Amino acid sequence: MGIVERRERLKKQVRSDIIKTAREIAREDGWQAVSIRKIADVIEYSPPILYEYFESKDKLLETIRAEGFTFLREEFERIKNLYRNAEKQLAEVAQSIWNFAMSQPEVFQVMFNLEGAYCQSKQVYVQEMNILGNPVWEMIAFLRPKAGEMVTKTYYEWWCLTFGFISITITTQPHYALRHAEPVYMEGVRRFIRSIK
Amino acid sequence: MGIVERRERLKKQVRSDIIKTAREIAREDGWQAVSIRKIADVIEYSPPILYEYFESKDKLLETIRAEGFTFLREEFERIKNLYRNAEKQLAEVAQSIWNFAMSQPEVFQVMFNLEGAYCQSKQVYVQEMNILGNPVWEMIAFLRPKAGEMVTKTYYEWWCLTFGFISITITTQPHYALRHAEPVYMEGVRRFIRSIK
DNA sequence: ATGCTTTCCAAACGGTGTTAGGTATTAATT
DNA sequence: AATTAATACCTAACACCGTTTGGAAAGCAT
Repeated sequence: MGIVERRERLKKQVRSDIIKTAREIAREDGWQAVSIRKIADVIEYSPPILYEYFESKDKLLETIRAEGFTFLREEFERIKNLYRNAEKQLAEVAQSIWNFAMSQPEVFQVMFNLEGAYCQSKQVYVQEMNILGNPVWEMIAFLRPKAGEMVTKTYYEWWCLTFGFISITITTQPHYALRHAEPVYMEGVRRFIRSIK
Repeated sequence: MGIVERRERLKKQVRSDIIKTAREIAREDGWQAVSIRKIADVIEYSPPILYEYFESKDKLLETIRAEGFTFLREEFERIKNLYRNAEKQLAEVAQSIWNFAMSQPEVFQVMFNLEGAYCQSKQVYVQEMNILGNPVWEMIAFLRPKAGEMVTKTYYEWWCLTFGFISITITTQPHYALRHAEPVYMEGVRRFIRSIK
């Protein structure tokens, strides 16, 4: 039955088109400008069709948010396998978060509800704070072999330092100041790594 | 002419009622739930009246944001005059930011465009990054008497660390975890202070 | 009493997320 | 081949949103 498969493929295509279009509009004009009708216009369907792919606008944003965290998680795994030194690993992780936030700011915004992006579901955070099989948690544990609870605390500090620094930078700094902020960010991260070693 | 004065007073009263109502709704149901019509309902005026007090919804949020920064600035000045030790001063500043964010979360949200709050104007940030007569900048300069540019860099790190940590905490952590996060925040701040001393 | 200013609001414009209901088109069954 | 079932899709509507227009009352000065 090639017909059913073709339809499956088309469904997947439309779904990813919706996500792509939402991100494009957000990137261009901010998340405030993203509306179901505008997305529908671009993908050349009527607005109700979108609800066959996403239960609500909130669920669409949740999907984009989850994709962002998945992308980062894969980056962290890659880095963990690439370097032996935990200090080097963490510095690379910090750098990869920065690069991600600068190259896909609209995703970073929806990941942390910044700049008008708003997704209610906090489920992804719980998942991401989980320490089981968490590459960054393991890097910190390796760097400073202490009690697990201590590591978890340091991991939370790391989480807030990296994502927080970038969040505030994106929100408060003008576009041209961003490249200026990068070395300050990396320096702060390195100081943090040294101070917990 | 007491009539004119009375009218002035009434104007001021209505204006502050608008702000108060906006904050109440935001506190109760989030900034997404704040609408001109709802505010108008509460203050018992029609929606267009609001535009005699604020040019737009954005300007209303800008006012609330500015009030938040002003409140904090005054706290910082108070602390600067209260303690001699720069390290102690900074710890107190960090604590006062935390207390502020927890007691007036809706203001903190609009200050950094968190959780659906959205105010376009970034003017307040420029003003707040200005180092002239900036109490926190001076504390850092006193703690580590280096070149001014170095201090400014450290000040920016401080800015991102404190506000960033709290932003991410507010956004990602459930309500009950907040008091758990406070000591982690304060510890991180103290570590930062030690590491730059 | 007249004109002028201030105060205020109903109604509308073009947008939003979302849903109900219905129409074609396609597929399956008799 | 005709009929039924299912799928695909859209128009229109609902209840909101920020904002503007135009005009009606009310208070004041002449």
